[in-house]
Amino acid sequence: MVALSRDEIVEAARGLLAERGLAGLTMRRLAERLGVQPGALYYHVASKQDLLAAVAAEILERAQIATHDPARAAEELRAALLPIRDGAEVMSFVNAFRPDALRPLRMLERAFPLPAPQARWAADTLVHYVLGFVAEEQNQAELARARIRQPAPDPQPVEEAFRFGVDVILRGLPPGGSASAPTSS
Amino acid sequence: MVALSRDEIVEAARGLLAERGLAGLTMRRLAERLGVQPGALYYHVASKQDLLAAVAAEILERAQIATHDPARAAEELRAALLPIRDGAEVMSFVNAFRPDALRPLRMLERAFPLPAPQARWAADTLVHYVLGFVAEEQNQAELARARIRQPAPDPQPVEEAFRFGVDVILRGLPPGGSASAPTSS
DNA sequence: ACCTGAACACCGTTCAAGT
DNA sequence: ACCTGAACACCGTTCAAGT
Repeated sequence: MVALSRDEIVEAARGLLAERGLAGLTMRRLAERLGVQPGALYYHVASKQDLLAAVAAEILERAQIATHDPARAAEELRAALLPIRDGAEVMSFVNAFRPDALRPLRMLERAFPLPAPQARWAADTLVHYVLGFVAEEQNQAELARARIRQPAPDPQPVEEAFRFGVDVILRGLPPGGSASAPTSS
Repeated sequence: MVALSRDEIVEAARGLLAERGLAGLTMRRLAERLGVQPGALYYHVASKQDLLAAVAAEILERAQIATHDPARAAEELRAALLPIRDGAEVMSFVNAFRPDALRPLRMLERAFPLPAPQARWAADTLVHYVLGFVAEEQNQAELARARIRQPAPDPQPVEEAFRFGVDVILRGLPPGGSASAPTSS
């Protein structure tokens, strides 16, 4: 009967999010899973938003995202988000709500050899792209789960589409008349 | 005492969203504003998600987004979303949830002179970027409103940052050692 | 210091029943 | 056909009171 800790709450929240998604992560269910009353959580976290920021930070810390290679960083960020239901949506929210909680994402701007503001804009563009892409992927997965839409048939073009966007951001659009996309790494 | 119509509900919902944001747009408040009981709405719309899709579609229809010029389309999409609180978030959700409701967005792929799948990926990349960028802008505005953060001081760099990302997607990153970003239109 | 019990002020959605 | 009344099954958050 050891006391509840903030870390324990964040860890349980991450698990609940991974299993049941954002709609399934309620303070009441979380309390139930931890064997306490809902109100007890508020002794350790200020609010649900505060909790979500901590969960997002933990997901990123575990991901160990490359800081020197933007293309690799994009792949790693996507890979870290995919196994967490609604992971991209949570990350987007926290990225806007408390960007300093997401230091690994801010570090990405060092990967761009550009003068001060541009490096940041470039990093933001890449991050927006990855979060937007994965959010759409995961939303479609949620809809497939709810049987509103069929699951995407073939995972291979999804990977290709993702890399295409990353390449476009890092190297520009392929020339108009050309028949092939740029290939990555 | 004319009967309620679906269009009237969608219009009122758009107004409520613009004024009070996503958290302020509840079925109960919407019913109150229309002078009916909450249950009455469900005779005209299937669910809140269904309603949001209709609202997003209307926002896009009014926007009259250019289909031939991607850079202009990006500006117009942003301009259409900014006056609606949480507009980008709603659009993102609907874009994943019911993309066919957002035909003007799908049309954008015609603006890219690329072979079939690439044109679509390019359009998706641009749309993801715009929605991600504006979502962050609007989330920060929401936080400023709630006095959690100060409002962004200077709107001019925001415009510049937005165009920088659009240019990156349309023309590629500026060369590494260079001191200036590409300039648009 | 840490948690319970109980409440407050809400939600989206359904559905018999009325007109 | 269209809407009301009333309920169902939830939410996040607060806070006095207990230990």
